Amino acid sequence: MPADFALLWGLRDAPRRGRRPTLTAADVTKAAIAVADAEGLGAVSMARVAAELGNSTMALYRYVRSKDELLTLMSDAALDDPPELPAGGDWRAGITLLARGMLDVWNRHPWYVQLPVSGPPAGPRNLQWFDRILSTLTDTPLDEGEQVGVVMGLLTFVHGEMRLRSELAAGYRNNPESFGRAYGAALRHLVDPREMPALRRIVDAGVFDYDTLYDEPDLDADFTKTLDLYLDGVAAHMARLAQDRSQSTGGDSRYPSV
Amino acid sequence: MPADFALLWGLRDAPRRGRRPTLTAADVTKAAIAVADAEGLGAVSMARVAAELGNSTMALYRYVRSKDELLTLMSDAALDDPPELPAGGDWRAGITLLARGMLDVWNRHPWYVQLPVSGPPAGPRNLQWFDRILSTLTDTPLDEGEQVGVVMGLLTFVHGEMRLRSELAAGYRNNPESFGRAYGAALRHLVDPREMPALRRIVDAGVFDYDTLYDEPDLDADFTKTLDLYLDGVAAHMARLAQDRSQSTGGDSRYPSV
DNA sequence: CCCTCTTTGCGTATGGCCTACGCAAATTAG
DNA sequence: CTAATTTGCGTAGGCCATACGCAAAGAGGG
Repeated sequence: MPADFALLWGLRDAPRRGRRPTLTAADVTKAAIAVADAEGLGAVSMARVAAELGNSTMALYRYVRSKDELLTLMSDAALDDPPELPAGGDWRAGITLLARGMLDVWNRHPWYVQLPVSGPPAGPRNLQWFDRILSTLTDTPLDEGEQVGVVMGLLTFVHGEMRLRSELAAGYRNNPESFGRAYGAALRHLVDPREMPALRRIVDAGVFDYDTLYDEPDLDADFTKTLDLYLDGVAAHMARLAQDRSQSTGGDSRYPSV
Repeated sequence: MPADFALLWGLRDAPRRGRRPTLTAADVTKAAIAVADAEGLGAVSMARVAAELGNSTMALYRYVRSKDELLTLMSDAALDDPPELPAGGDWRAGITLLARGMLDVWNRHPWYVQLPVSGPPAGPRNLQWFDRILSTLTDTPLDEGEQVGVVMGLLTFVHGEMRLRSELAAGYRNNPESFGRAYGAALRHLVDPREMPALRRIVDAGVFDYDTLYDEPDLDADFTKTLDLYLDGVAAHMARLAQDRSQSTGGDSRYPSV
């Protein structure tokens, strides 16, 4: 049993003798999440969390072996239950719903995606999400390995999107001008049409001429579009598989290999 | 002109009087990159970089206003020229080539994707890559805004993939057992078929029964597959646009809105 | 040649961070 | 009541970024 599982499933044996603990690992985790929600992951230090709990810094190390372990606990405790899938919905509606659910998690805990991913999912909440997403693909032509592949691709994309947004939001907060009209103006100055003709064409078409390039609704719309492109690809792949099977010319996928 | 541009394009005015500088911002950046390549981004401290250059820590602050600024400089200096596109190739081959080129950058500088993205691309190298990727889409039915959207989607995905891999590699280094057979075994113990049936089915199908789940060639293959799914989606979108245009029933895209 | 002004090099110091260690206080088993 | 065990936590060490101030080095004007 890998260490992560024991930690995240609370399988560490409780002591029977000695002074009673005044806290639990869950208390520490909850306090750390409260700090992260209020002031960002950067504000989560052992000292800050201890102050939140009215304890001394070093007391926390009785419940958590290291700060890394605390972060691991946060990565499971911050998740809510995944949304329920309506009965009879198709796979695509289900995945879209779950992807939006991940965005909701991010909205509540923007620091979530700054946590390093140290391995395959191990905590109960993470596995529950994993299961829920996989369940949308059960009745599709994808085999088990492909289902995992599609889910991993989805997670990579959504994760990447949320991280990018977190970082852009931070960049916007401490330097809004680099998202404003000055951006397009600078490009017009610096981009030589001979060296970067494609970019120059984009600039001249006015794609960057907005008061701000950091606009939440726009980002949401872009997210939906990109997700749809990916899901279109998945749908096309399923269609190929179904066709192969009905023609039954024998086994091999026609999935393009490169 | 936003501050980032002045910094990254070397547009700060050189002093005419006074003691001669013994270094340049480029020297500092290069040394920092050498440290990051050899020992990871975590080893890049002002003191460590200064030692690399045979200078004192505080001397660096004459060339770089803060560590953040140094990281920004690194984010442009670490890039090579993007690969040349063969003449006459189609958009898809071009994008695939460039995506692999990004993976090559990551192989040389795995820390690259740990740098925070503080805003839209500003440095000359970053803009050159941006231009090169955009150039693959010039002769497609996508309008300028859509071209940028597709490129951003691609960058998000590739970035997300590389980050995930960096973190998994780190996790693998300091805890390989959580990627081994113990993982599947733990899931068999902990995953209740009633609560997580889809995941249980995957586990029972043996999807996790390998000596290690962290396998570089496998990850490469998965990357290619997921990229292809996304590009399939883009191709389908282009096909819809082309059809709309040839039928000329008037303007509006049939791109599904949710 | 010298004086002044500018710029660099860098020692010192402050305030953060994680955490190893050791001891006192609390609690339980026998 | 005693011994064993476990918690609470003070102290301290070793990292980190960086503000500040002063000495050294070089350039321009006289």
